Amino acid sequence: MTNKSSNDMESAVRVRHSAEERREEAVDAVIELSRERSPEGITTQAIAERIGVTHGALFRHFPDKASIWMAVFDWLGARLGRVADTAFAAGGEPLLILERLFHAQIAFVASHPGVPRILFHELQRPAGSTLHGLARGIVGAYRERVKALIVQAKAGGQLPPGLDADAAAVLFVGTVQGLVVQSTLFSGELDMRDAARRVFPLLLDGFRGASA
Amino acid sequence: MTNKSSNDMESAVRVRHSAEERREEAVDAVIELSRERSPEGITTQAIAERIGVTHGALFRHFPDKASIWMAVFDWLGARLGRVADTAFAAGGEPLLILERLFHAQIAFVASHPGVPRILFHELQRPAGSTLHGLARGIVGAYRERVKALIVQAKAGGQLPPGLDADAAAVLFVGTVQGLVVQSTLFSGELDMRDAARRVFPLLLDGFRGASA
DNA sequence: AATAAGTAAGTAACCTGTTACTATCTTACA
DNA sequence: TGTAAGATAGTAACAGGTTACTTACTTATT
Repeated sequence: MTNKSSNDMESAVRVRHSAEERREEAVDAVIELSRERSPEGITTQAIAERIGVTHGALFRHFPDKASIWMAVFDWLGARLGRVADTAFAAGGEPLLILERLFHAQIAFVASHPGVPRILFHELQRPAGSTLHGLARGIVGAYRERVKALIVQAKAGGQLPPGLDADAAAVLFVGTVQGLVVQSTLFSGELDMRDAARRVFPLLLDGFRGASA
Repeated sequence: MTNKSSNDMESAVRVRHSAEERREEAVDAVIELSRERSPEGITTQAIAERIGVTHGALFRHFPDKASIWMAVFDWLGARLGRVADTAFAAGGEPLLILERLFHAQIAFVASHPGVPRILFHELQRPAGSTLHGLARGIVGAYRERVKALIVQAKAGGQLPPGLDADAAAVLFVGTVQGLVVQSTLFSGELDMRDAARRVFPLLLDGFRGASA
């Protein structure tokens, strides 16, 4: 947001930032650019422009483009982890935490529209690749935490003992992802939070079981 | 799989196919290639190679690359529509149709792993683009059909009258998409059908409502 | 003075689309 | 039926553009 005017006045004020700073700026730039264009289409040129630097300079801070993406994924994993941590930290009954987690996750991707696009993009990489593994790790860890909550709720009697905890965790995570897909398709950010509020009770009822 | 040796023996047997045939072959090639690599990364060169033709020949049958993708989406919309049609045609109670639709959809994408990748890829295109609109239309139409079934089930007394039909439709469609995302991430095709079987009952219980 | 950050101008690879030419099929007609 | 003509499918090579990455040189900071 601070650049864009770097073409006026040439390099009148050649701002110098530390390597560390530039690396963070680059990650932010990628997240922002993902909001507008397809992640695969983000060029090193565009990243450099956005942070107000020639694109040669970018390669002083990253050995290659792949490692820029690695940095983006590190950021992403850390942020998503923190979102979950906060939801857990507030405490309360397992089902309450689950609900908080659900909405927190939705709110996070709603306020960072680039994030789901990056994850979807990752789904297209060959299954073996490093970044695919990273994405897998992030979602997998999330699913495990959800499953733990469900098991806990079963133990506490808030969910029926016959509930398939694995299936429930898959459904929970899948619901978040499904909402993201639909909101991306129908591109209404506010819509997503609203849809989440209406969908969650149904999800919970499914866990509680009607016919069991 | 049948190409790759086209450099031995030169053009020993120059096979000629009709334009119509080549166009279909190209679409098939794109679907197949999407299984392995990112759809955005599929080059006209690769498509041509796969159908055993120089890439100049490809442009005899399509004016440009975009229209290849248009053809792919036509194919996709038609096939997905047919899957839904069959599920409806078999008849029965609304909830039964819903279940059949769910599993049919899952089975289809499980047997065409390239399809979800193409749709995910589409999610990354700028929201206004033609192809984004096509994807939107496909998913939107599907959701409407699901909603109609739910309304019908409410009328027939198989679902509670207080059920939020819109939210339920979103959840239903979202569940399919969530399963696809997870199976792509954890790349087990068989896994997806199994997960679908375990998840569906939970979904249905959610519709029936536990607390209402 | 030394080091870290930045620039400008490459380069090699690759990608879409074009063009000038060639081979094959179809069909009209002698 | 045989063949010339026209249409159709295919090829090879290239043009123009973009992309990731490099290199030789410049400027700021400590």
